[in-house]
Amino acid sequence: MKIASWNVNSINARLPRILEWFDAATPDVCVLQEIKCLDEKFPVGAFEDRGYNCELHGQKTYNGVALLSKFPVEDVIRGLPGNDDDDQSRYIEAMVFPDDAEPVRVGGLYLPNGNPAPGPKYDYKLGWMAHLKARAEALLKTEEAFILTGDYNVIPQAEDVHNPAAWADDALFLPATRAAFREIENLGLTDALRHLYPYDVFYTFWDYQRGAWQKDHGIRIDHVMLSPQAADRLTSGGVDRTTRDPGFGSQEAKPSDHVPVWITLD
DNA sequence: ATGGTTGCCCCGCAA
Repeated sequence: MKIASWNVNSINARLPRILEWFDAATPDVCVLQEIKCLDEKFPVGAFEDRGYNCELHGQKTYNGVALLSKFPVEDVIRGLPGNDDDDQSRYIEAMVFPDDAEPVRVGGLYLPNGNPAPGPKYDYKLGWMAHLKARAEALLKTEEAFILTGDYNVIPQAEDVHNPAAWADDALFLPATRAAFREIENLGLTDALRHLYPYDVFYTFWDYQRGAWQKDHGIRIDHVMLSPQAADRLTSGGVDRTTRDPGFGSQEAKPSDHVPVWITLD
């Protein structure tokens, strides 16, 4: 089964391009971030036509996440457990039941950006990461296969950014941010794409400004984190960077600043 | 050192 994540930066502004990618990549499960709309404004029909069950946790203007699955889903959770006073829609989770494999729990997340740091936005980011860590700890105790994937807004290492010095004071790359990410990883989760490509340089986001895409000045911030039981089943993965190219797919819409990441499990 | 882009939606904010 194929599981993907994509920060689309507005589902409605980019729908033609997004659908072309779904038709080409045919993920069984895909979590989306920054849909930037309320649930009732999400183009559910376009995805139901393609066989997806749509679970939404939308928000007007900002944030908003979705979990789309060709397989039945149960036990849908909207919002990070234990973070009940969070008014930003950044987390959705469900148990997925493939017809040809064991169930897997999928959490889709849009971790706060945190800039400017220091400040209240950065405090919110670190607090959110603490809640994510607690969720990972709780799920690990089940000893079940799960994945936590999405836009982490964390550059794990210097290898994951074209110019580390330029990002030294950014909330995505500060030592405290990377330490909080390591705390989660070191619970026993596998960074699937870094695991598959230990020595490669590859990015998932390029700023719209300063010709970042043309110069490949990117950062790796979209991650697929696997529980041990999910890591046992990992068979492949990748980054679909072609979707960032202006020449990809429909010219009716501009590309997102992020590209999809995906893995397959047996 | 500055400025450069995009989406939402009403104009500045978030990224």
